[in-house]
Amino acid sequence: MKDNDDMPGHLARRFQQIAVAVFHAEVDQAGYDLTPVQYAALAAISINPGIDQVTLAGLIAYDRTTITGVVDRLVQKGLLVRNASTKDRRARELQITGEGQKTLEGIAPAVEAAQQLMLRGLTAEEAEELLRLLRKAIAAGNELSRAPLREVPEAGQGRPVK
Amino acid sequence: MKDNDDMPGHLARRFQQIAVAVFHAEVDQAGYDLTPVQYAALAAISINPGIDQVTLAGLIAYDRTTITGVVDRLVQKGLLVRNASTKDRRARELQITGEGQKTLEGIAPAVEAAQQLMLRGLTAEEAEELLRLLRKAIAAGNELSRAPLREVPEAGQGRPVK
DNA sequence: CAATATTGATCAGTATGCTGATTATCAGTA
DNA sequence: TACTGATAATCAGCATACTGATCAATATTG
Repeated sequence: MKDNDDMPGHLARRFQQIAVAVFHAEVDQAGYDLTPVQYAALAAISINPGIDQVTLAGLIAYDRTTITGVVDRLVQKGLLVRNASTKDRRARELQITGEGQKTLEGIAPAVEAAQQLMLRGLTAEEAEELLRLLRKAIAAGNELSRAPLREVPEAGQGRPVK
Repeated sequence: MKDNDDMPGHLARRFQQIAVAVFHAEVDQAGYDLTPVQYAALAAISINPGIDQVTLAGLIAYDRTTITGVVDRLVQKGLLVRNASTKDRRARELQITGEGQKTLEGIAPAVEAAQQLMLRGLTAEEAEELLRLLRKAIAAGNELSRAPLREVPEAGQGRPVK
């Protein structure tokens, strides 16, 4: 009977569990009320203003149905606006608000601290290696989940390599 | 502005996402209907018959409130029985059924295949190193989540090392 | 152009995972 | 023994995540 500690799936769940807990602890303490997922969405929209929800989902590897609720809550909090697109009436264009931008900036130190804290058991070299191995494993498994990472389809570019 | 690929929290979420997808794919294909969490609970109960829910939670690092629903569903499927303890009327003793044991054995190859598959982008050495680093990071962060790993408090033993 | 296929968003339903509260029971102590 | 604190389980409520379906709008093709 295999030990849980030899099961990558089990270790993945636990590491993520700790990562989320650390994120919440740091962010709450800094006086903000944002989840890791909400933060990632907000940051992505800030960098890609006017993005639609499907593209946003691909950019941060969310399921498309999860996005609806996440965006709902960010709009509710006044950090985003969601407007129907003029080019494609099916799509909604997402824009960050001033409040959203201010939140994103104010929360940055807490987010940074959380990223450090979840690696606190590792040396700098080990942390670097862990990230490298995670990136490599994720790249190989990207297409296996319903929410793979996708490039932003820039209008003025050729198709993405993959 | 930091890239998502440099954020351990983001990588943790994606790796876990892929791990769960791979688990479901393999298990479904083998003709079973068990989630990763249900599998872990079932396996832990098989090894520790008569365990109560709090101890089970500590053993596999679940939140205690999550256990209730997970056990509910396993009982519903006929893989577990949950009886009031005679020694402590607050506690419920969990036992695996014959059906549960059969499921656990039948599902083993699929679970094994899933664990391999989620590491398919890595060499054997890299996979080993990834697991080592995850274990180390998790050990350091164990107490930071609401659902830390706990030793089984064996009646006839001294206190666990940690 | 009309029929077909695809796509963006949403919804219903299920299963984690958490916070915080409640209830029943147990353990220790004044 | 009565009181106090701790503990096992559950519940309500919220936020991911996913499956599969639906609806409106766009794209493709015969």
